[in-house]
Amino acid sequence: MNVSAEALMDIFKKKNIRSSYTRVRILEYLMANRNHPTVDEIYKRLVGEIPTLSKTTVYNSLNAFVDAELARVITIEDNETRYDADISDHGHFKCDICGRIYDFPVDIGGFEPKALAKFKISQRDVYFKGICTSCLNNK
Amino acid sequence: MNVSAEALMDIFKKKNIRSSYTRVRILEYLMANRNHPTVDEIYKRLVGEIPTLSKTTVYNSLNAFVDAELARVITIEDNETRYDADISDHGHFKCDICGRIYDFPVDIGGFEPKALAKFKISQRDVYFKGICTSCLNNK
DNA sequence: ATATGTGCAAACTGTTTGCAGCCGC
DNA sequence: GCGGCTGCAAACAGTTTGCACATAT
Repeated sequence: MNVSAEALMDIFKKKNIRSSYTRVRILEYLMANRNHPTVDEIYKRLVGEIPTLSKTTVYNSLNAFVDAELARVITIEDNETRYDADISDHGHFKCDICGRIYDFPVDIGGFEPKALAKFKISQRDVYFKGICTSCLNNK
Repeated sequence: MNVSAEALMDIFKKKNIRSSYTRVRILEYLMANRNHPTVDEIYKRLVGEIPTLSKTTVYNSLNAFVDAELARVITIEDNETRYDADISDHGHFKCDICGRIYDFPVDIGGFEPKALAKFKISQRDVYFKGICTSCLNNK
């Protein structure tokens, strides 16, 4: 997926968050790389093109994106926070061997348990772990 | 739920992990308090009765329990790891207001997506967030 | 007797905060 | 011009590591 800088600036305007060169680049990266990167991965990758970039800014920007619902946080691993520009309902599978995270469709609305009938649910996450096909075949 | 120290030592033997007074007390606490405590909560609570207790030991013990499948890690929040002595399949709901974590039954096996048909799935977590009934009524 | 748990201090990692300067509107 | 973003350094929190000693089998 490729989105122009203008389109991204439009998105920012629509979500009422201020635009900037850095934010455009970070959101662009997040939308182009659907591999659920960590802050560190985003930083390391972009600092080559934006030498003055700081990790603080990456944190700030991502938090702004999450607040504006342009991205969501993935806490499938307890020691690293990952980000996903796809905010539609879907599950995440992490392979214990290669570490890759796969998206998978899941009918999350379908299994609303009776126990939560009177709860206000605002976020639903489904995390699976195990070994992916590619790693299963490569041994 | 109340489990005797002897029963806990039996559990350790069965799982091939060494028993000790500290471990018995930690697992006992985890089984009696199904509120998914953090390491800090366990430590603060037990150090009163076991003055020499260190956080390192709480970490060590919990990791041993997780390896032995006596407990599972809950990563519903990105900044704190919680532990649950109930390793059967069930979902977790965290209230954004009171912070409480509720268990709820969910037929996790029931929504195995085709996309993961050839994956080896070893762990399934379902995390919901929102506002619980009690907080909805108290405003 | 030997392997393993315990607990102290220090190191480490990911994240947040305070603040001066710059940039977008 | 003003509010908000940027980025440096420092602070911070949760967790891990190294090691000497104690304890379980």
